[in-house]
Amino acid sequence: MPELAEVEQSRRIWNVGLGEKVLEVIVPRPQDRVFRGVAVSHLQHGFTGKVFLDSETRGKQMLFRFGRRGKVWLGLHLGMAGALRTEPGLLEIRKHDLLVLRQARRYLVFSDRRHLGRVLFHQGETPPAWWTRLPPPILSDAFDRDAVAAFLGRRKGAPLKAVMLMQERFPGIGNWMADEILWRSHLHPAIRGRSLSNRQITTLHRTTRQVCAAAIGAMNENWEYPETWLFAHRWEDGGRCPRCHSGLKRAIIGGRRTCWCPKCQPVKR
DNA sequence: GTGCTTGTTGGCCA
DNA sequence: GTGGCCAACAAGCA
Repeated sequence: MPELAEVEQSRRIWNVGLGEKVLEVIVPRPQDRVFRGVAVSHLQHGFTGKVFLDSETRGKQMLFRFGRRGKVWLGLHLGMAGALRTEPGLLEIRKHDLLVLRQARRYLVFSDRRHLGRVLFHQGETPPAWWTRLPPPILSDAFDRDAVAAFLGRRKGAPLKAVMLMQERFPGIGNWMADEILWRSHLHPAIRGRSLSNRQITTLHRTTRQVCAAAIGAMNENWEYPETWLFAHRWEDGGRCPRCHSGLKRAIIGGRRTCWCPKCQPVKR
């Protein structure tokens, strides 16, 4: 589930614990692959006794800052099925709970049903390199039309669907957002980057920003989107295009399940 | 049992 | 070296 908007929503779930100290770090499965490359003992020592200061997201990455003067950093990636939650009172550890920060009045829990997520840790005055080296966010000035055009030029042989999923240029875009953007841009997901006109590149750039900007506010409490979005119809059998009511098509494109409207997104335009 | 899955990575090949 | 493709990772679900 976690793409840009869901990651942002997830990050905020832990906000209830802001300004409060971590009393204990619980790692039920220290050998789990989400900790690959991280010494779990450092994690435990690092956060115990530190105050939860703030957090932010970039694309699908989350960064949480702890310590009086911001010295300890926790990075989380939700992978395919990661989730954050808080639990008041006594915590009953569930099967896929991987990292638990205990505070006086609640537990902050990271769980991951499929264990494809990632936990990162850093101690130091400044944010870690794995954070500062992330590509420029889609809603930043650095994500301009020229950057998109250059990237499409380089990835000229790959289907648009695959290009949209490349985090190095489209950080935060996942499977459903890629389909949503291509649908709104009237671009078939299997088109190769090389065959886009200048006007189509402009449209793709603009639409990418629009969908990212709208996604966070448009999501309801069940993590769903309005009926006018392709999102609301893409998984249902017999789903229809919310714009022209044609039957939607689904196939594997760029190695991923893809949904598009054959009428709004013809192969040739 | 089979065949999927909202993500990422590394190996293979052209 | 670069880019495209795909299996693997792990677990749940239909």
